[in-house]
Amino acid sequence: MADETQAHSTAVDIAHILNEIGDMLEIKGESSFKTRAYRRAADALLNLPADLTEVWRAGRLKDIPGVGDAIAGKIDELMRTGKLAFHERLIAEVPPGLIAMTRIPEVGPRTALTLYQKLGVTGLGDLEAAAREGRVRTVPGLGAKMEQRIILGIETLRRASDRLPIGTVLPVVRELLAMLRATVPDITHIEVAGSLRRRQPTIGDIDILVTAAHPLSVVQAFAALPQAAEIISEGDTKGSIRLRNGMRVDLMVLEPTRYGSLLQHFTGSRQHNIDLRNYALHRGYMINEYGLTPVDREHQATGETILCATEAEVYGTLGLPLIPPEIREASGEIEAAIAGTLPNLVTVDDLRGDLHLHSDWSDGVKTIEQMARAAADLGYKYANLTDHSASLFVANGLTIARVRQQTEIIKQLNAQFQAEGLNFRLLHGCEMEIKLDGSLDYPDEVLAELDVVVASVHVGLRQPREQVTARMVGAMRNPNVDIIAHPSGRLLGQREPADLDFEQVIATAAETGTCLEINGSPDRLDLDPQYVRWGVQAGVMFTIDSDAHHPDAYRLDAELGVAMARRGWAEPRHILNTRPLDELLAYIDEANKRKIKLTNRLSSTEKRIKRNGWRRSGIDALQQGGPPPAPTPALSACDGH
DNA sequence: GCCGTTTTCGGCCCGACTGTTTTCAGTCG
Repeated sequence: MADETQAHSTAVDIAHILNEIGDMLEIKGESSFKTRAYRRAADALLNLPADLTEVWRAGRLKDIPGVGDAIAGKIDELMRTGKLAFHERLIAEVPPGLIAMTRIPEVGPRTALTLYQKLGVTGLGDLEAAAREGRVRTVPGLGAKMEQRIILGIETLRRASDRLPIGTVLPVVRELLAMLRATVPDITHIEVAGSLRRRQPTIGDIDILVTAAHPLSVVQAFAALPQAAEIISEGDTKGSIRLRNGMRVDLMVLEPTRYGSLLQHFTGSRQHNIDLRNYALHRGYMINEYGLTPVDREHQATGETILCATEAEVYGTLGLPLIPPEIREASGEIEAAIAGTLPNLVTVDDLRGDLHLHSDWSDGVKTIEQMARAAADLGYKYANLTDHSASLFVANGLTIARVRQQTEIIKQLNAQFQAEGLNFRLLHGCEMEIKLDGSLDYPDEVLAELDVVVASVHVGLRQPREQVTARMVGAMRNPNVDIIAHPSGRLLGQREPADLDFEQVIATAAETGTCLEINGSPDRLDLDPQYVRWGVQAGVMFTIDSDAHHPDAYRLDAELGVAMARRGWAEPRHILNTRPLDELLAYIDEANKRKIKLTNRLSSTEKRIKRNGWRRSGIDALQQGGPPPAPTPALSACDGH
């Protein structure tokens, strides 16, 4: 008999299905409001600031904005059975290849349906053949030009890389901005907008906004950039190019007096803008990219358009504080702005140190001293050396003897720093491998000698959910483990995250005080912001670390790590390494004591089980030895919000 | 399909661009 509370789908799976339903209904010609409702619900699931399984179990699906009776019923069916009859019926009606066809630029749902009905094409391959044979132009409403665009579009689709990690895109864009600024002296503002400004982990295309006295010269300089592999369009105030890596860059040049409205408009997200405009209408304003216009109930203009030179003026005119770009995802930020409860998001300047970095003792490329001095040069007050542990042979993991050698070197270095009057301390930690069976590389007495122990999983990432989760939770309960590094193990665009039960990981972090790392390494960005937000609400303490293997990585990694934390609504109080060193060490000490207490409680439960002749393995006993404790606020720092 | 400081029914964000047209539907951001 199946457990009725067992979830058979994740929020991501369900969002995908709801989006597909939206696509298929649109192709079928359903009302755009209905299709939008499905997509809106999908967005809401992806940005849900809580665990969907918990919301579902609590019977509160309809509390999710955009989820009403019908969609709640469908989510419930997916959670219970992993399938949805409505979805399967739609697939039978609308060939899935039609959805792929709508990915071609200029081909939307209506065109896809027309092509299916008139030519019988059911996918990209069919369509390309039809276009090359000149059959597309025979369809009423489509012409030779459209036929050509379809051929080009399919070619582009094949060539274009998928979304790229933000860490790859950001340096490229900064170079573009610098070149434009250098080439066109009269540029007054230049900034990226879109998903890049919101700091999404991966980026699809790039929007650049410029104000300048002579827009044409900016567009011309833009089209002439050496990075442009193709010029898509070039107008008086707008231009689009494609870079060699396939990425599209759109440029818009505007008057300085309207800069705030344009920046707001092109930063999005789409759903945030929709919600903001809705709110604006209730306040008697119509918003577009040019400004705010007072309107009556029928949306007829009743006054002059208000020009906004800054985004703060856009939000301010509506009586709202400025909402930081990173949280403009239609996940409660407008409500929080209205209520005056927007978070005071963490910034790069709040970081006082870095708790995860490598030297040439394992797989880094610089000496311990070089890594330490570079951290001090950035203004950090402390850094934690975390070379890999013994079992990670590929990274030249340290034997216990080498760990002890490091201890001596670090002692000498700190003495030297003190003698120089440098206000900086190098901590001695390690990146402890959580092995396949959940055990750790070094015995407890060695771990106890280290200042801050970071534990992580590099092997067995493909283990079944229960197994990989149990390894991680087991490590978190070890009093000597202080931080779980890059928890999911994902590599953006290269490796899928481990199938962790984050509900359990986050609850354990909140219960034990073990920190979860927000790893700013560009190919990781792990923890993903959605889990940061859950953690923030559950009272988890986080760290933001670089995982630097070279001093050059510190700055960008810290920036990206902070960006992910901000997307997760994290404030300085949620981030351990915003604290002075003595407070940081005190927190770790307190968490360790708490874990010893917890362990004692659990082992007494285990004894009771033994007494009753009912034996279980260690990890099982930890997980099942008693009712799961309610998540408690993590120590002194997290008062919840 | 969702939702309520305008509503339990009748609304639902806004504008630019473009190709194929004689006034606009479809697509995109």
